Amino acid sequence: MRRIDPKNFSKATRGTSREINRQIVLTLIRTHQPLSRADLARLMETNRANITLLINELLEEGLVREGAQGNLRVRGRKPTFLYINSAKGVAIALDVRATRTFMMVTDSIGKQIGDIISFPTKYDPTEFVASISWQIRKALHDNGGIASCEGIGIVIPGMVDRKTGTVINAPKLGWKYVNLIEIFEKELPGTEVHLENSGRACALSQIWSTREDVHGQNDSVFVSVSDGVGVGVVINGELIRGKHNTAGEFGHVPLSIDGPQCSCGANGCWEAYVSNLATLSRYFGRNLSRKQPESIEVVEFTIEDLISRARSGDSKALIALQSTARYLGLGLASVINAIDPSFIYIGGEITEAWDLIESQVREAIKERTLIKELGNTPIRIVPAVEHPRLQGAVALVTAPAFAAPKVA
Amino acid sequence: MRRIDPKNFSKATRGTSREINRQIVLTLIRTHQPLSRADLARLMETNRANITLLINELLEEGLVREGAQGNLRVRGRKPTFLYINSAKGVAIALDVRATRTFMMVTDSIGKQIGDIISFPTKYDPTEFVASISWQIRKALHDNGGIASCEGIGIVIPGMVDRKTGTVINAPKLGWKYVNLIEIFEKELPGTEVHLENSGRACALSQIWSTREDVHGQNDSVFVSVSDGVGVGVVINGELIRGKHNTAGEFGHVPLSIDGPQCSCGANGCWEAYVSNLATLSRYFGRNLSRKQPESIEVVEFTIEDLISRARSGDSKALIALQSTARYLGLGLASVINAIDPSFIYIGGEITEAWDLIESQVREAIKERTLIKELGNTPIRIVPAVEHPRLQGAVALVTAPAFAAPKVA
DNA sequence: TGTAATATGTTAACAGTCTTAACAAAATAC
DNA sequence: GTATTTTGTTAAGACTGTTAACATATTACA
Repeated sequence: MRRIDPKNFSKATRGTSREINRQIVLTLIRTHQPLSRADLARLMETNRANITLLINELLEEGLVREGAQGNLRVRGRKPTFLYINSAKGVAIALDVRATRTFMMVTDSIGKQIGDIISFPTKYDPTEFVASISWQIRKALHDNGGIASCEGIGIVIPGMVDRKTGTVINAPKLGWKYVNLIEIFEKELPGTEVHLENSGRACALSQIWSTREDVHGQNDSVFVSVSDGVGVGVVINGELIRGKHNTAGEFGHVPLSIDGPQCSCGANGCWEAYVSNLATLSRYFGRNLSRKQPESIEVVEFTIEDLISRARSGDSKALIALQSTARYLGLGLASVINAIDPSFIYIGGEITEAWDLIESQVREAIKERTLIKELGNTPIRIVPAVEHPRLQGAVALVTAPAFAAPKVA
Repeated sequence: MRRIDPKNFSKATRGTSREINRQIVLTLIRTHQPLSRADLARLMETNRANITLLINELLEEGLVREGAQGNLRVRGRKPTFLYINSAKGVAIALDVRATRTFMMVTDSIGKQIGDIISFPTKYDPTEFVASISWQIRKALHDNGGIASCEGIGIVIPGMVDRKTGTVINAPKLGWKYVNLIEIFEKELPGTEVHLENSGRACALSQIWSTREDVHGQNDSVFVSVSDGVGVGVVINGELIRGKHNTAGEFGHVPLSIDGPQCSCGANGCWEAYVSNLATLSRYFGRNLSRKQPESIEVVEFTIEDLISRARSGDSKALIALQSTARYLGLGLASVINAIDPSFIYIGGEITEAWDLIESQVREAIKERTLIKELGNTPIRIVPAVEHPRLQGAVALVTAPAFAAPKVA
C-alpha cells in the first residue's frame, strides 16, 4: 500500500498502459527467452492480438528480434521465437579497486563479450579517465569496431552522487568530490556514465540477474565482505539509495560501541570485526583497537593465504576465520531483524572459505534473530567468478531499458 | 529504477490509466482540500475536461462531494470546491496495550469523532473481542446510530500476520497465534479487521498524515520508545513489512553484543538501553544484565515520574535520562546509516523530556554517522496527544482508498 | 448600466490503447 | 486428404485521455 506523494507523482496519459505493458513484455522476454507471442499472451493473461501490436512496435524499434521457429510437440502452427535484440550496442563495465581496475564489455543484455581485462588504477582522476578511455576505444576496436557504446557503468569503493556523477569520497582512491562525468565528457563526448558504490552495485547484479531463483525475490540484501563491508538493500525490487545516497551502510552498525576502532572513526562497527583486515589482524594477534602502521607481514599476507593455511591445518588461521564467521553472523542477524529480506547474498573473498565457516555464521544468526523463521533466512554465496561488481556495473547501463515505468 | 517481477506483475488494462488518475485525484483532494476542478487540472498538469470526467465518476460513487463556492480575487466564474466525502461511514481504531485498550471513532478520512475512550484489556481473546464489540456497538449508537462501519484497525504490541489476521506473538498480552479475524467474524460478521504492530502503525500515522511537511518525504523512520523500542521504516512512501512481517526491528540491533540482557533473550539490544524500564533501572542503580523480580518501587514509579523529578532538580534522574539520550542517539545513528531516511519521527513517553535530552541525542547521532549530512537528519517529535498508534490504526482502514494502484 | 475580459466547468469530436471475435496460416493426427 | 489444433493477424468495438469550442458566471471598467 503505497502512498502517492502529492509533491511528486506521475499522472497517467493515453500512452501509460502501453508503456507499462511494453516493459512487462521486455521483462518477460529477457527472463524467459526464447518464447513466442502466444507464450507471452499466456504469461500476461491477455490476448494474442494485444501482444502482436506490442511486439510489432518493439520489432520496429529494434528492441526485440525474431529468431528461429520452435517445435511444438502437438499439432498446430509452429511458434516464432522472440529474443531481446542484444546487438543494439555494447555496455562497458568498470570495477575500480584500490590497486587495479577491471573492465568488461557486454552486449546490450549484459552478456560478456571477450575477456575481462585489468590495468593499474591511476589515482589522478584525469589520467584515470584518459587511461580508461584508451582501454575502451581499444576494446571496442578489438570487438569488431563496434560503433555504438550504450553507456559506461562504473563501480567505486566509496560514496557517490549518482545524479551529478560525482565521487563524493573514496578513501582508498584518495578521491573527494571528483566529478567523473565531466571528465568523461571531454574524453568520450556524449557517452552516458553511471556511477554506483560497490556494495550496492553487487545488490543490483542480483536483482537484474536472469537466474530463475531471483524471480519472486523482491526483498533482498547483498553483503560484500572485503576490505570493508558493503551492503546493498533491495526493497520491492528496487535498490534503496536514501536521501544522501548512503543507504545500506550496515557495515557501520556496531556490534559493540566500545569495540575496536573502525576506519570510519567510530568504534566497534561490524566492519571492524569482519573485514579482511580484521580477520588478518586477529590471526596476527594485533590489537584491533589501535591504529598501527601496517607491518609488511600483514600487507603481503592476504586473506586468501589465510584461508589456504586454515585448509592445510593451521588451527590459528581456522580460529581467526571462525571468529570472523561468528561476528559475520551476529551482524547478519541485525540486517535480518531490520529488513526481514527473503534472501541474503554474500560475496567477497571470505566466501571461498564458506564450507569452513557456514555453521558458525548460521549459529550466530540464530542467536540474535527474533523468530525462528528469521534464523533460517536463505543465504546464497556469490563466488568471485560471477563478478558481482562488474555485473552490477553492467546493470547500471542495461537495466533501465527493462525497469518499471514510474507511475502514480 | 524498479525491476518488474516476472512472477508477480500487474499488466495494464483499458482501465489502468483511469485507476491511476483517480487515486491521484483522491490524494490531491485529501491533502489540499478544499480545491476546485481547475485547481486539480493545474496540479496534475492536465486539462479540465479530463478532471470533469474523473470527478463525475467519483461524485457518482459518493467518494467525493461538492461544497460551497470559493471566492476568486480576480474576475471570473467562482470555483466549486471539492471535498472527500467523509460521511461514507466510520472507522474504528483500537490501540491495545498491556493494561488498557484505547478506542477512537473517526469518519472515513480519519477525523476523530467524539472522545477517545479506554477500557481494561482482557487477556482472553474471546472475551477481549466480545468487550470490544460491545464498545464498538455502543460508540456507533452514541454517534447517531451510524450503520456502516468501514473497518476496524487494531494495533498490537507484538508480532502479527496481517494476511490471516493472526497475532503471532504478543508477550505483553500473553497471546501466541491468536486469530483475531476469526473471532471478530463471529461477533461482528462482515466487518473488515486490520492488524498491525504498534511501532509500524506509528510510521503509518505519519505517511498518511495530511500535514504539509510530510509531502515529499517518502523515506522516513518512526522510532517509538516505550516499554520496548518499536520501529517502522517507510521506503518510497510504503511501509516495509518484510518476508515474515517483522521488518523494522531495529530495537534488537545491538549497541554491544555483551551488553545488558534484553527481553528478547539476546544481549545488548538497543531496546535494552533505551526502553523506559532501562532508564528506570538505571535510575535505581539496578544491574541491567540480570533479570530480577521487579521491586514494587520500580513497578509503581513511572518514566513520567522520573522526568518530572529530573525537571525539579533530581540530578540522578537527569543523568539517567541523559544516559538514555546518548544510547538513543547511538542507535539512531545505526538507523540513519542503514536507511538514510529524509526524516525521523520519535514517539513515546521519553519525548516529553525532549528539551532535556535533545542535545545529547544529536551529539550521539553525529558521533556515529558516516557523513556530516547524515548527522543532521531532521527529527520530529511526535507528542502523545497526537495519538500516533491510534492514527496508525485508522490509516489501516482509511488509507487503502487513497493508495497507489499496483501496476507493472 | 452595459460591455469586455477572464476564469470555471462542460461538451463533442478525436486519438491511442486494450479487447473481442473472426480469420488466415501452418503444422499434426487420423 | 480432411479434420483438428495452435499460432499469429486483422478489423470492429469499448474505454480513456486530449483537444478545441462553448456555455456559465463573475469582475473590471467605461
